[in-house]
Amino acid sequence: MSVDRTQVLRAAAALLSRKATATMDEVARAAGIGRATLHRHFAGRDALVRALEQMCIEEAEAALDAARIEEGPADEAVRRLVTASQPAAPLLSFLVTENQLFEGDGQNEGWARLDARLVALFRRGQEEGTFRIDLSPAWLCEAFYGLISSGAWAVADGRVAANDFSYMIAELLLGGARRSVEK
Amino acid sequence: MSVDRTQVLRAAAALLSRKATATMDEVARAAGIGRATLHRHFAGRDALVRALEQMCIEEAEAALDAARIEEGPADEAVRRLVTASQPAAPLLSFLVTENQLFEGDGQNEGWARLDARLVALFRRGQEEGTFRIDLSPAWLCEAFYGLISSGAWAVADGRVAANDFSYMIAELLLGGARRSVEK
DNA sequence: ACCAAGTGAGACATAAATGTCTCACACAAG
DNA sequence: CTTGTGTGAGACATTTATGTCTCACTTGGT
Repeated sequence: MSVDRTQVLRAAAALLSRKATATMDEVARAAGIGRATLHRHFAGRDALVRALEQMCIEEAEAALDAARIEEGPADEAVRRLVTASQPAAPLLSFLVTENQLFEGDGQNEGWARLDARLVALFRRGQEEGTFRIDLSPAWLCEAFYGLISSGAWAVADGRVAANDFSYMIAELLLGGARRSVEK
Repeated sequence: MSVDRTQVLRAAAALLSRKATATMDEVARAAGIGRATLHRHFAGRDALVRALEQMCIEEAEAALDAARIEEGPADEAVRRLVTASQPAAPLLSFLVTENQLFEGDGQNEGWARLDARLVALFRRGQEEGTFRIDLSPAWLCEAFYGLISSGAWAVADGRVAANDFSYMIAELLLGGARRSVEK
């Protein structure tokens, strides 16, 4: 009977990531609920996006925790992180693009935390000699978001099997497309 | 005196890629013209997006041509393509996300052409032994779009220098983040 | 200097989305 | 069965964006 807030947010993210101009009515229908109900849970479009942002940050931090990115070789940590990020991928896909140009009250400080942890991971990899040093941690971080996003979109579109999500992203991010002699 | 259509479209892409819900008025201001003038050139939001799509496809095909992707080693071709794609990057960044869920009249067939050419490039690389075969051409294609997008965004945001655009993208796409023995 | 074409600013009507409300109904707990 | 909570559907007013128009002004060409 009662609406599952999380499920509504996921549906909203899935829709909005590919049609950012979607109406509140469309969001409600995509989530399988009435517009009035959607409005009872989220005061307006802003509130909805905020909730999406909050949930995304929470899930992303949970993924960072679950992947234990401080432990072991950095490349293994990245691999675990990609796998752990899959559930949050559609969410990230929406929020990475919808920057809203950080107008108004400034963006959620959670983003800065995520960035910091991710950058730290890549930096650690560089210091340990696992990652190359000619690609800046900031760019690797950005590329990570971008590939997660692309992966989520490719899976949602049926171009990549959901089971291949982690492998495709982690392999490309870590090893690249070029065939190397050491493999 | 006369408005530069191309410049307006670029400004629109730059804005819309980060705030897809931007108003026609905001677009006009971002382009430095009046709302009435914007309306004289593009009948409405739909027409604007269509024009954006058209221009993007044209520039992307021009980039494919300029990079002569059929010639030489596939990895070199990819490198040339990334460089040639830089001008169209903000445009791509917007259109890759704004899929509009291909409702209505179906998407521009130009996208299919682009995809086909790009996929052919990656497939050629695999057949020649330059690219690994465990990453599907479709995924490499998707990742290419995603990284171009991320790169455009990172540059626009000042996180990556414009001069590093090509290098960062091509190196990550081809070689990955991991440090390999052969380099 | 003159003219023509194109523009910006603003007024305006229309269309569309938003936010609020009511009401009937389903469902779960008691 | 009765009660209470939460829901869907729809009506409604309000806000917001859109599309059209006019008019004064700038600019480039003649």
